[in-house]
Amino acid sequence: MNYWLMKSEPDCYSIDDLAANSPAMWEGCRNYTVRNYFRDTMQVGDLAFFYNSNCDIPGIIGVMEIVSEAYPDPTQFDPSSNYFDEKSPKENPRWVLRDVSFREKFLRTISLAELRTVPHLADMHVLRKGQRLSVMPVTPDEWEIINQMSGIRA
DNA sequence: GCCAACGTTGGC
DNA sequence: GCCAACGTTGGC
Repeated sequence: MNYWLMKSEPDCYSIDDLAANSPAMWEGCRNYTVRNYFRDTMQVGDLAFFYNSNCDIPGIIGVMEIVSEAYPDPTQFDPSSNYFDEKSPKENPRWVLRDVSFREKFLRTISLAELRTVPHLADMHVLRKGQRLSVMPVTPDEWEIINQMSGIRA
């Protein structure tokens, strides 16, 4: 099984939205590396951190589970969607997604700034300069450390 | 709002 | 296949 970190802008889609309506489609990823993770690497039962990006306190806010295989993202065919991709062939869809289910919301955000203070997390993808992927792998060690941090209540 | 980083596009 | 231009991400 694998661990992941998946970003969302909470103003657009928050972990409370997921908790209120779960499982849900993790739609709108339009990056080939992410597409390949969804299609090839993820497995049903994998766990993922829910990461808040582009907000007051960027960081990890909870946990969700991957609960479906990859299948075509319907928004790529919807002209009214922000994620519409007119170049995606219907017979060979360019973009796929996974269904995710809410698992846990942390009592506080484990902020990016806090993650940077942990020596054992120095190699985390999300901490690398210039990284912009919205879905990225997390190692089992990193997963364990962050879960322990989430249990240290502020 | 700025801007560094980097993925994507498209002309050649 | 190269690479310049462009667009997007996302922290700050």
